[in-house]
This record gives sequence, C-alpha cells and structure tokens, in this order.
Amino acid sequence: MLYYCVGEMVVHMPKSDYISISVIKRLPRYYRYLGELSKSGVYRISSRELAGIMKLTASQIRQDLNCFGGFGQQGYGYNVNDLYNEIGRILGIDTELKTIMVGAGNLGQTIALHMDFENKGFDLIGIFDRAEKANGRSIRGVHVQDINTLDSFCKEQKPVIAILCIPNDAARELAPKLIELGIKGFWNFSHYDLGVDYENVAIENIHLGDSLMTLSYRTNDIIKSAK
Amino acid sequence: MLYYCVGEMVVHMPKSDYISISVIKRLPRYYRYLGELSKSGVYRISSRELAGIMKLTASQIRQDLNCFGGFGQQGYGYNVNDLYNEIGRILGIDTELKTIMVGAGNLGQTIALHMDFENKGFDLIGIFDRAEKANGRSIRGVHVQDINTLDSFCKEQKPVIAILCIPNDAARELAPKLIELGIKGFWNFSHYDLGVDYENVAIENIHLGDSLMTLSYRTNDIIKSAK
DNA sequence: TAGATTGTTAATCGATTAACAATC
DNA sequence: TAGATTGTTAATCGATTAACAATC
Repeated sequence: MLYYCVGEMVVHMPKSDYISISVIKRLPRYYRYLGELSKSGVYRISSRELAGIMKLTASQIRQDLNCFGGFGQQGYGYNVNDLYNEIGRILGIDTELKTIMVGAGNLGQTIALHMDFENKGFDLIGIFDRAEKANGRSIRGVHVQDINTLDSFCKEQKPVIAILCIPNDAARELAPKLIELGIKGFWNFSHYDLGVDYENVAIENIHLGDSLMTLSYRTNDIIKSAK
Repeated sequence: MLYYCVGEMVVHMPKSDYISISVIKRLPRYYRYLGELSKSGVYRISSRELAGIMKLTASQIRQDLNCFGGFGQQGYGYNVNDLYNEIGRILGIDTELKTIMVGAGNLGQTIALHMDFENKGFDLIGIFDRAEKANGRSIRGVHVQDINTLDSFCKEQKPVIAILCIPNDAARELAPKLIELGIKGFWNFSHYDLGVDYENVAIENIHLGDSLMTLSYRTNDIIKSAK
C-alpha cells in the first residue's frame, strides 16, 4: 500500500498516475450503493457481498478500489462508512469547484433547480443568458446575468466549471472563449460534441438524443427477438 | 455481404445476431455527423475522412458499419446520405414506439417539451402524475392523467416505453408493475439503478448525479496535474 | 490458531487497431 | 488499367475475471 505521511495523518494516494476512465465512471455508483448501505446501518461488507448487490464481480470491486489504495482488511472486508467517505473524497465531493451555467432556458433552469451541486463538489456562482431572458430573474438564489457580463465575471471570480444549456452552435462558438477564460471542465447538454476539439479539459457530454436513439435500437431489438 | 431478397428489394441484415453495446452506443454519433455532412452537401466520404472528423480510426468505422452490412463501395467510400438513412433505419427512428412518461414534475415537463421524440422513433401518448399534480394540465398537447388510470390506459394502448421522471423509491416500486403491463424499454431519470433487477428489458439510465461526480473527479485531476 | 477475505499477479476475454487481399 | 478504399482477417491492446499467496 502506498501512502504519504502528512504529520500524524496517513493520506491514501493513487498507486499509479493513470486511472482508466472505466474505473472512474464506476466510482459514483459505488458511492451511491455504499451511501445507501451506510444509511441502512450496514457496518462492514466484503467484496463478494457488495458484488452480489451491485451485479459485479468481487474481483472487479477489489481491482477498482486498489487503484486508489488498500481500503480493506484481510479476513474482514471493508468498513462501509469509511469506504463511502474515501470514495467521496476521491471523487472530490468535498471540493467546491466554482461553477457557472450558460443558458437559463427550460432545460438550464430545471438542471439548476434539480441538481444537488453542493453535495457533489460544485458551487454554482453564476447563471448567464441573453439580456432579454435574464431580466432580473434568479434561480436557486443565483441571479441570472446578461451574457455580456461573462468576461468580466470570469476574470474576477475565476470559475472552473461551465454547464452548457445552450444550442449546438452557441456551444461551439462559446467553448474556446470559456477555455480561454479558465474553464477546466464542461457539463455539456448541447448536441455539440465538445470533446472532439479540445484536450486537457474535462468534458461530460449529456447527449439525451443519443441515449434515446440507443434505447430505440435496443427496445426494437428486444421486441423483435421476442417474436 | 449478407442480404435477404424481398421481392425486388435487397434488405441489409445484421451479419451476426449479437452486436456489442459499444458499437450500438456509437451509432447515434455516426448518425449525427452524417446528418450534418449530408445537410452541408457532402455527397461521399471515405472511412478515413470520417475518422478524421469524428476523431476515430478508419478501422473502427469500417468494423462498426460492417456489423450491419456492407454499405460502402471499394475505391469510392460511402454515400453520405444513404449511410445516414441506413443508420437511421438500424436505430429504428422510423418506428413509432408507444411511449408514456411517469412523473410530470419539473424534470419530466422539461424532458417532454425538450425532446424531439417523433424524429427518434417514439410516440408520446400518455403522461401520468398524482391527481393533484395532474389537475387538467397538458404538456405538448398530451393530457396529464391521474396515475390511477395507468393500468387501464396501458391495457388499452399497450405502450412499450416508459420514461421515469419520479424519485428513487417510486421508480423501484413502479418498475415491476410497468414490466408486467408490457413495458419493454425504460428511459430512467431516477437515481434508482434499474438495470440491476431486470433482464430482457432495455434500460437507459440517465444518472445526472453520476455524471456530475465523474466531472468533479476529472476536473480536479486536471487542475492538480496542471500544478 | 483457523477461517475469511483482501491485495495482487496471471489468465482470459473482448474491443480496437493494423494489415492486406478483394474489388469497384 | 491503375488508384483508391472497402470488407475482413490477424495482431495488439486494455479491461475483466480467476487464482492464490499474504495477512488480518
């Protein structure tokens, strides 16, 4: 097990610099299940038990966790609450990434209202839209500002995350500017394929349309094969 | 190349029954790019050119497409518009899967308004919520009905897709009932991990919270590595 | 101590990439 | 015909699973 000693405290560190995207994408799911287990009073769990609940293999769970450190104990398993907290820390839910939202239409407003940003490591500090749509509105206590103030706002506040709830073309146009202004991560709800053009920026595309078409394929497939 | 002859018409068929989920998930992206290319007047394209635009390898594109049939022509490439239509047909955008939405709160309403169901193979025929929230509302011309009418509605109309915009527990409770009523595909916006408990049902989970936490991890990673 | 379960190495499986013969 | 590019087979790479020694 690798660790750094910081004063009296032992801090777990990733064993290797590179963690595959497959592993990272599974972490929030572990976090959800462990949270529920912890809440329902489960104190310890073995990789085998957890695998049974999550429909994974015990091997995979142990491999995944060991990317970040040895959180278990031989012969015992894992302490549910400790592991929950460790994964939360790994995911960075204790950070407060300064976040702005661009586009406060129907979708943007819903996202802003719906998401639990605080408990996921984000701090929504600004919402922007065209002046006529901003118009003194505020969502979740955050004032909706004229998009023209974006530049000065970013230079002053230095947000690192941008949530894009704007159309295709607007996203394509705005992205390079936002990166220039210091944005390091995008949560992109537009159809535009943000990842194609930039690197050294974290991008999560929520392509609802793609998801729906995948569902269409698979449902049709199931209906066909049942015949 | 495998094909069936139906009268004069040659219909492309999948070469093997099993198409991996990785391939299926890439199809909507091909569809988007080919649609844009077609719209901007591009007539033919080689796998190499398309790979350049989409940041894929030409090999992968050819492999992916050849799961479904030989749509190209040696020495020439692919006809953009034909390929676009083929992929649309494969995805089933020409079908009209009868669809219901359960939960017409903020998120449900936005999804119902926002998505282009018709052009993706879906026909939204019913929206359900608790009586006091239904209350004569209609979204997109679809009447919001009392959840108590769900049973009789499904037995009569036989929808095959359910969009779940309800909380965790409600989703877990309702899922088996919906499957019993003939639902074959779920578009699930709740935190509940639908896939774990059922098979022979197509499930697309939109776990926005998971996506956000992944973004947190990756953004923090980028910020750290820049230091 | 004996039993259980981890952390880790080795084996397997699947997906991506490379290569090339077929052919338009 | 010659050049280009596919469809497809073979090679590589990465991710998952199995096995087992270490150890609590």
